[in-house]
Amino acid sequence: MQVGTFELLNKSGEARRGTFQTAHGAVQTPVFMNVGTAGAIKGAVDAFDLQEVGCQVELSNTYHLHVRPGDQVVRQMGGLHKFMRWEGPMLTDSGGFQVFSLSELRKIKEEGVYFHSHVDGRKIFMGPEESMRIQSNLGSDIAMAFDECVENPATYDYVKASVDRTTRWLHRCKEELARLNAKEDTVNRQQLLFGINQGGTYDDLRIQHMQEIAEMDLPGYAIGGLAVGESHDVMYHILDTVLPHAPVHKPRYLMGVGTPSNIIEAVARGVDFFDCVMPTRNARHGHLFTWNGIINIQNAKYQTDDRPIEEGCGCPTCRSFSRAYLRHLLRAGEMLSQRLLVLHNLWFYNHLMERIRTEIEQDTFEAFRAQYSAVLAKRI
RNA sequence: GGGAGGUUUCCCGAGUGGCCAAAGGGGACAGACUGUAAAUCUGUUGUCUAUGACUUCGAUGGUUCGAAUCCAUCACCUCCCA
Repeated sequence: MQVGTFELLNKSGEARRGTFQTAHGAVQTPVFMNVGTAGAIKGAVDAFDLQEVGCQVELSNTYHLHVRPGDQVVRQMGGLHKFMRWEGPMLTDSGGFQVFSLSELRKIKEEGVYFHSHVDGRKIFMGPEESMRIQSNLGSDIAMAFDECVENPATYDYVKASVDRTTRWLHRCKEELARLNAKEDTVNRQQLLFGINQGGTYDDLRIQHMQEIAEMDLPGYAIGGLAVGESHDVMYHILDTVLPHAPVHKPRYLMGVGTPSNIIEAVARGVDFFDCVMPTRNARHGHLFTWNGIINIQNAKYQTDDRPIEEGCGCPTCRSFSRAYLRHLLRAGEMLSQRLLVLHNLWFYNHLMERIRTEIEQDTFEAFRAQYSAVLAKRI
C-alpha cells in the first residue's frame, strides 16, 4: 500500500478502525503514540523497550532535537530512526507546542518564532521552513505543520489572527516539504505532512480553519490547541464541532491528549491518533493506570502490598514486581522505579488502544465506552 | 581534677525577653501533572470540645507583666589541659 494511504476498515458509531501506511510500516488505528521528546522516552526506556510494551509510533520533538544535539548531527548519524534504533513509524512534532509552553522565552512574528533556548538561552529562529528542514533532517515518517498552539482562554481577535497566520505557515510548510522530499539526499523522502487545526474555543474559527486546511489535501489532519486550559466539556464540544468538517478518508490526530477517558471519548467522536506525556510523566510521579482506575503507588497503603500494579497485566513490571517493591524504589529515588513504572503505563496505554480497536472491529465500542470511560478516570 | 562548648517540635538545625507552636532543610502524609524547560511542583506535618484554648525548646526552682531566650542547681554529651 502506498505511503500516506489511510484505509478505513470498520466503524462503530463514529469510532473508526483504520490502517495508515508510512515508510516504516503500517499503523493500526486508533493509535497512541509514545512520546520520546528528545529521542528517548523519559524514565530510561529505549526503543527496544518500546517494542516490548506494544508501541506502534514513536514521537519526538523538532525543537528539542534542534537545540540538542542539533538536527544536522542526527542527519549525519543517518536520521533519528537509526540514531535511536527505532525501526517503526515515527512522528515529529513541529515545535508549535513550544510556542505555547515556552511562552516566556519566545516572540511570534509573521516569518516565524524567535526562541531563547531553554538550555543555554541562545536565540533560535524557527519558522515553517526551518521546522520542515529540521524534521526532514530527523527523517520522521510524519512531520507536523509548524503552528501556534494558543492557550485557552484567548480573545477572539487574537485567535483569529493566530489561526490565519497558522494557515499561511501551513502553505509554506507544504511547499518546503515538497521541495525537501524531491532532493536525492533527503533522509526520508516519503515524509508526510499533517496539518493542524486551531481556533481556540471558537466554533466558527475552528470550522473555517478546518475547511481551509482540508482543501490542501494533506495526508492527515491534527486538532491542536486542546487540553491547554479548557474544560473536558469544551474540548469534547470542539471535537463534535470540528470533526464533521475533517476529511473522512484522512486520519485525525488529537494532539497531546490525554487521559484514558479523554481518549475513549475522542475515539467515540472519530479521532484516530493520540499522543500524551501523561503515561510517562505520571508514571515517574507514581501515578499508575489500571483497568480499575488510577493508583498512586507512593501511598502508604502499598507499603506491604505483595500484588503487582494490576493483577493479570502482562507488562514487564507486573510480571515480576510487587507494589511494595515499586513503592520502595520510587521513594528511595532509585532510577529503576521510573523505568518500571513508565513501562507499565505505556503498556497500559498501548493495550488500551488495542482493546479499543478490537471493540470497534466487533462493533461493541459503545458498550465498552459506557463501561470504562468513567472507571478509568477514577482514583482508587 | 581544671577549662570551654552544648542539650529546640520525628531527624538535622535557626532562634538569646514579647511579632514563637517556634525559620530552613530532611523525613512522613496527601495532591497536581494532557503535541515534556517536569526524577518537577503544591499542601499538611504538637494536642483539642479548634477564628479560641492547652501542652512543648534536657530537669527542677527562680527573676519578670511576659522566658526556648536571663539566673541557680542538677543530669547527660563534646572538645581542650592534667
